[in-house]
Amino acid sequence: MESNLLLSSIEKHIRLSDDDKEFIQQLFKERKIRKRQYLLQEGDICKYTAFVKKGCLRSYCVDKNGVEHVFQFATEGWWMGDIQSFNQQTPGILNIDALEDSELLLISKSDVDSLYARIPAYERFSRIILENAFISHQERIMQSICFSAAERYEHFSKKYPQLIQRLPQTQIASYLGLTPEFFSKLRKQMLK
Amino acid sequence: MESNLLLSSIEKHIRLSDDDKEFIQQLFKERKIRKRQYLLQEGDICKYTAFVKKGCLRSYCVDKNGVEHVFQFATEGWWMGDIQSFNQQTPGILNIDALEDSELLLISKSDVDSLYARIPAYERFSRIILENAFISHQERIMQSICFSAAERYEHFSKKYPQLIQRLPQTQIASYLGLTPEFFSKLRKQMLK
DNA sequence: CGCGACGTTGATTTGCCTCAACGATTGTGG
DNA sequence: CCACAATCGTTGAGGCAAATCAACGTCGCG
Repeated sequence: MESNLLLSSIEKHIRLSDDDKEFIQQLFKERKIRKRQYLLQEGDICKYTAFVKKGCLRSYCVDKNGVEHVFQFATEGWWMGDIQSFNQQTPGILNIDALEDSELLLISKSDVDSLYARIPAYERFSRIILENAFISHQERIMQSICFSAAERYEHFSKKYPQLIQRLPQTQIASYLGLTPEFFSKLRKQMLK
Repeated sequence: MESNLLLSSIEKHIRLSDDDKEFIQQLFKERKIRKRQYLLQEGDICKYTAFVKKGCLRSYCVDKNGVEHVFQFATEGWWMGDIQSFNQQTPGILNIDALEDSELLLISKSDVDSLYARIPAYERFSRIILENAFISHQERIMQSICFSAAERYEHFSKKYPQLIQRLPQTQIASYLGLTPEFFSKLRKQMLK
């Protein structure tokens, strides 16, 4: 039997019967998307939450000068979506696109609701995932408030060494709230 | 019968039987704390999540130069805690103190767990509260990334007009990531 | 091959900070 | 109830981290 990233990552937190697994599998739709392809554009309603099976996504917003600012990355085993737009089913301000050719599993809001109805423990799973996401956002806010650019970069490299390898510098700079130029100078300086 | 802010704010999201209500009530402990008094200090384990019945709390962290940075405010009907420290029961880096004399309802982690066990819908309630908190953090991150100081201030005044009245400027400045001096100059400039 | 994305480097500018000084208000102990 | 300290907000001069603008080299890809 093939390993199943989605189910195993759910089963890290709650127990599933074979029926549950079947039910879950059938609600998620496979979707491949190419590098640079959009999954969601500003102004759209976020119809699906994505689970990344393979590849890498990013979400970002665009400021009034047209500059992109990365909000989040998602590689294998991570979730991606615009939770605000998804929950309220109203137009959002996030863009989501692929940094690599990717394979996703998509689920709609009504299907998430039927998960909650049929598998009550799925509420628990969502809560735990949210708690973790919340904690990492909390950390990010504290850093942008308390830390210098160099400190933020250092922390990022320690926490996500694979991403440092995998992503273009431009994207990391944007995530850290820096221009690519300054980020380049910063790296050079830190090598000493 | 007196109005009960805690129960009514839970019942906005899930249904409670009279038994449930009784059970909930008895798990939360009343606590009054004075202005400037700590509820939590850096390095402590966050033993309680607080629901604010009356008054106003703030959480903040202190950077390596000793400067305080406000992370969150909580007035009547809001929840406050260090979710990371609370969940993992490990020492945290947040401080929490009172900006006004306040009345709180405190609940411990084990009591939250017994809520989940006895009232499964409470998982749902937590999930929803977390989703909302997550969304507002998301918004805050986007702003610190995309917006100038003036724009952030403008947004804050629109979203929390009561807080503008209620809180000292120093605290608002800190929440917005500015020094009190610069914040003062900014306000003067924006009045034109 | 040629174009577009990516990374680097240097010169200049700017948004916000630091430091210092000074009124106004609040609160507190004598 | 006053006196004094502490907190809070304001203003100005000077400084620094990071942005902007511009130019150039490299690589991968259609």
